[in-house]
Amino acid sequence: MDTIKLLLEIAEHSGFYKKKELTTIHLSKKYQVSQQTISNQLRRLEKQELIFRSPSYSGTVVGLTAAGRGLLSEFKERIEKLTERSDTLVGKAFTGLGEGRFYTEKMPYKSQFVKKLGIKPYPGTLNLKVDPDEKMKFLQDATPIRVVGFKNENRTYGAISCHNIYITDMKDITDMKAALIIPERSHYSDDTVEVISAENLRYKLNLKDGNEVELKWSIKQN
Amino acid sequence: MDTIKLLLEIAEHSGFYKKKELTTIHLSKKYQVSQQTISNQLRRLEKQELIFRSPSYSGTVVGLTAAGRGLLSEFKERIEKLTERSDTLVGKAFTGLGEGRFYTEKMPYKSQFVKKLGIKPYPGTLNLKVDPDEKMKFLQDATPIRVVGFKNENRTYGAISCHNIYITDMKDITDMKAALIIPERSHYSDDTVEVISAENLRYKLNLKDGNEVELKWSIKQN
DNA sequence: ATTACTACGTTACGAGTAT
DNA sequence: TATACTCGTAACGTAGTAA
Repeated sequence: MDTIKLLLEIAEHSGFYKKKELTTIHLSKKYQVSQQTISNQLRRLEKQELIFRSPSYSGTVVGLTAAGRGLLSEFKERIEKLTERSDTLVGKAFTGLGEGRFYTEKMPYKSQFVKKLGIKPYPGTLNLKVDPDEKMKFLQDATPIRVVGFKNENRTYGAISCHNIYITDMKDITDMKAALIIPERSHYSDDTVEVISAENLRYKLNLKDGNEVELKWSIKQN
Repeated sequence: MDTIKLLLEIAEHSGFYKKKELTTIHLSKKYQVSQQTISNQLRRLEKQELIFRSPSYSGTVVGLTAAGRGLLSEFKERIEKLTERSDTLVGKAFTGLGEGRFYTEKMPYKSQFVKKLGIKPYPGTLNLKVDPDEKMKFLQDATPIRVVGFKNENRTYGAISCHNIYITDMKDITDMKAALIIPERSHYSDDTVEVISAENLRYKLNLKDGNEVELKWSIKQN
């Protein structure tokens, strides 16, 4: 049986710092195992000094020990480290295949960029290589601004998820309003993002292929 | 085998959002189990759709699924809820046995209160009943300012753990600098705290027994 | 090198039941 | 009521070894 899961169950019942009476039957129902299993497991956890137990007239009083609290805290911290949201994302400029111009010039897209993002896009997108893990952390919980697709006589054009951001050179000298654009049916992989802005980012930030830039949610956010 | 623990191990190896090659032998050594066990467990986790696997030329590429990430996140949040630190603590005034005057009047204590806490204590302490769990959350990670004990011809006087705080009535009108004092060999239980201040708190906050007050770390902290 | 099969020993589980 | 025995069965872990 899963030590952490059971320990957490007990902590939620008894409180992290408190002790409280419980019955093996009650816990067994919540856990979908037999009463005997809970009884055995409680004694196992006690032996491991993760909890303390003492019999009471109608059950057992149970609470976490410092070691038990420590184990839960350790897990929390390890998971936190994995999932923490980043406020910045570093990307390395590279030259794409030129489809960027496509998004920024097609009228139905362009007008939505203006209306929804407040950006009248300079033709073309800035392509950035990023760490996929960092990209996920950066975008975690962010709600995209959705630019809807359309079709003309020849083909259909997919929707685009967008995010208002700021982009800076690594020296933090120039701070420019921009937007992350993520075509929902992307031709790029997880290690790539595209950025649009009202101005020529390559020129304004003085970028050559391989130079790094930093994306931020705002100049001072959260 | 502990599902959460193994899943976390994999997440730390592969990254929360990434996939990465691993060998069952490598993980078995880290985990102190046999290679076969890891092999079986990986297949179990795959069956439960917590991870995905695909064979590679020198091992297996493994990553978490959305469900796997969700399970870890769920645990993190449940533990967070249990352990989150409180910035405020509500207490209910009650009349103690008068030993408070003892701490605030004994010269060796008094002089340390002035020097270490910046408080020339008004005689007596304000006794507050608090939720033991909330008390723990409030004091969690706080570093006490230690007022050392002493002895005279008759007896020894124990050390006191102190914390600089602010105390307010619940209407948040009056905000007063104060200190929590926790005798290290306390005669009070976990559901009690004592507060000292330069002024008469009962008078300044207009307190009668049973009235509630709020303790805070500072007027605007953390 | 790997992963994963079989075989076997050990541990964990649950029903019945003693306390 | 409760916890915790016994004991039959199921699941798990490991060594050897195949693929």
